[in-house]
Amino acid sequence: MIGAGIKRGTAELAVLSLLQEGPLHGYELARRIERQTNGALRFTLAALYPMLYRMEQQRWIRGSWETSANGRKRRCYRLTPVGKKKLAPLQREWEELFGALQRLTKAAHA
Amino acid sequence: MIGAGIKRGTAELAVLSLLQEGPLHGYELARRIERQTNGALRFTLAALYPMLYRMEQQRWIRGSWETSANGRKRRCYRLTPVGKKKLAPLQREWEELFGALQRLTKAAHA
DNA sequence: TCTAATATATAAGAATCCTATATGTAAGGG
DNA sequence: CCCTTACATATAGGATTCTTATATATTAGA
Repeated sequence: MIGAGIKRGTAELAVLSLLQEGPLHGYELARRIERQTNGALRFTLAALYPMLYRMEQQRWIRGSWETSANGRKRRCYRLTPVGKKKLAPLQREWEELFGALQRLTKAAHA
Repeated sequence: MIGAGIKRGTAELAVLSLLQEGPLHGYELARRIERQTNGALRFTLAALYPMLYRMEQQRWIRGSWETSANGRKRRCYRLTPVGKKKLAPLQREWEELFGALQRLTKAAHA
């Protein structure tokens, strides 16, 4: 599993990316992150819930209480147009970070 | 410039990588990070100095006061064998993170 | 009935970055 | 000679985002 120190900020990218595919609730988001990364990236729900509130306040996502077929209440989140616009620059920023780190670590071999 | 939120933990990787090439002092480390990444990655010295102390306490690096040809005193850091051993797993962890994020963001297009 | 899985929520703490501030030397221009 | 810029280290206080621990409540299955 990837350590807490280096994965900061990845939860935001992960949530926005996953919500692009369709609406999801918090508990399911945590599972999808873990599964789609083969367990490499994992977040506790105590980290996800406060983040979902922040993102909702920023209007990147919109939450609504829904009742599933099982009768369970859960808060379902959808990506807003604002959130959609934030995703591309965020992805670019991460790619830029990867490139920067490669220039730093690969140069050491030369 | 890459935001503070997503670059957490990169300073450690950057310092270890740069010290692989040879001993450097704090001020110079900050400049090298900025130059080798074309300004994409940048750290204030207030972030670097406390980190250098931590890394020295962990015996990853070793600092010694030296006087340059100009007569300026500065603390010169060298990578220890312990630090050398830490670099490879750290690099692997970052590569794992990149892979995990790609699986998350690329899957959304499918 | 007990346990596991589902589902959300909050409090307290750790870690790493930031801005702002402080100190001091050396070099160069006016 | 003074002022500014570059060099060089140091610390205080604050922001953010992750952690563990705890709480609550429903549903399904043994």
